Amino acid sequence: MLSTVPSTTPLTESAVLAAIAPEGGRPGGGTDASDTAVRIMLAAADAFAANGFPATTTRDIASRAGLSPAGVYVHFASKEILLFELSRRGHARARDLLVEASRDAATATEALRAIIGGFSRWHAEHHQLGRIVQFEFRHLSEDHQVEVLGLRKEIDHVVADVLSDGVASGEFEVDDVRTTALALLSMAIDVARWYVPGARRTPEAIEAEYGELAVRLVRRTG
Amino acid sequence: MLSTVPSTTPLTESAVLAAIAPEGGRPGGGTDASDTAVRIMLAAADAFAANGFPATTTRDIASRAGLSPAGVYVHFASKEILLFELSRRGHARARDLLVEASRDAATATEALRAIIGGFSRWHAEHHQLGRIVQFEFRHLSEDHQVEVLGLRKEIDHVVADVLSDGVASGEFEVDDVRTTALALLSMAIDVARWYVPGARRTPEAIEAEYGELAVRLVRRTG
DNA sequence: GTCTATATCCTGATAGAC
DNA sequence: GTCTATCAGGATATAGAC
Repeated sequence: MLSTVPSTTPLTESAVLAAIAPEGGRPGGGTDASDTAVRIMLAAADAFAANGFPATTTRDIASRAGLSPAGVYVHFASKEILLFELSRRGHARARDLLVEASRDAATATEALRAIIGGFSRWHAEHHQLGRIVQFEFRHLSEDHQVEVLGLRKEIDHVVADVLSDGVASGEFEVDDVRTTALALLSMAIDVARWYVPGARRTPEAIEAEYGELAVRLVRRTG
Repeated sequence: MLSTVPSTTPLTESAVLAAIAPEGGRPGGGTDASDTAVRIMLAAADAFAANGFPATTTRDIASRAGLSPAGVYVHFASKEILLFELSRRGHARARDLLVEASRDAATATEALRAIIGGFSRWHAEHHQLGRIVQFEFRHLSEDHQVEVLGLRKEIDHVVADVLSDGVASGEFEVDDVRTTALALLSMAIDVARWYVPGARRTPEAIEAEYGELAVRLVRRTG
């Protein structure tokens, strides 16, 4: 809810793990990572989510990972690289979920419900990682911003394509596909800003409600 | 657009000034501020928007305001107080705009178009201040978070009341008023995250498009 | 590959002259 | 009310032993 203080509860490891874990050679996936590197990434995600990137110290990351400060630098050359790895993996994982959900749907209506509902749920379940990838973007280096932007554009296109399909099939009525896609993504992304675990809305309820709102927004006038 | 690098262009002073300037005794408004205090607030807004609160140094704020670091502390006891003043004034101003727009409308449909369009436009025109109030919230002290939350709740209520009015009058069809209000606010708030001045969408176009999307989301099925 | 120790620099905030 | 000078602590990252 807009009027809720974001939680600073530590991540359960599994919550972020599902979104950054080694990706097993999937196309477009990233490189593998050692157990210690993964542990450091989870610790960094925890710290970045709780305090934001600039306010997070390498000592904090190291101690959460059970290492000395110097131990982190064996696996990651800088704090910024850690942010980049989390951003890249998080974006790639979210994109993969959207692409799969869109491909599995029989109609544009079902596809839209699935991708917006799913994307909203992802930003609830992975709200810590969601905040990092959406709100710490500016702290990436220029090169890394460009790379992450490529992934964001892919996400934009999945949504825009579903809207175009629905317009073509006569299921949807949309004034401007790109503006509508942007607004739908905003709805889902903003979940990461206001979501608190254990509050009134569960991720499953958010998925159902936001999927339905998306369909309402584009349905034809009778 | 989701896929756009946020600008780091310095604020024109007037852009933020309209949203934080001394409020002339309006009910609910804040206390007055000296010229120098306003200049420091504008400098801080510029710096916070460009780099985020924790990454902004008091030296940066001071030099943007044409002062020595020590000169800032005559007017503000801490960096956090500066963030709070910007947050409080920004929230209060946005709330006032919503309340006025809602009061001036003849029907719930017109009210919804006006408040969501206006709120979206506000987050474009004042996107720097918008980013500060929406995304630096966690860096406020606990007491100050509580105070800002009060203003946020007022904003929530303006939207929820308009939706309830429209349901009562038969103009709207809404499954869950609070969820729909939240989603509409998310659409508008997220504008501050992706908006870049000079891009394809103007604040005026955003106002028209998002106002229309809001009405589409709640209109009755024929 | 992890540690202890540290280099080098920067931080928010304050003291006290004017 | 603004300045210069500075305190006391913390930042990222590295050097070198093991």
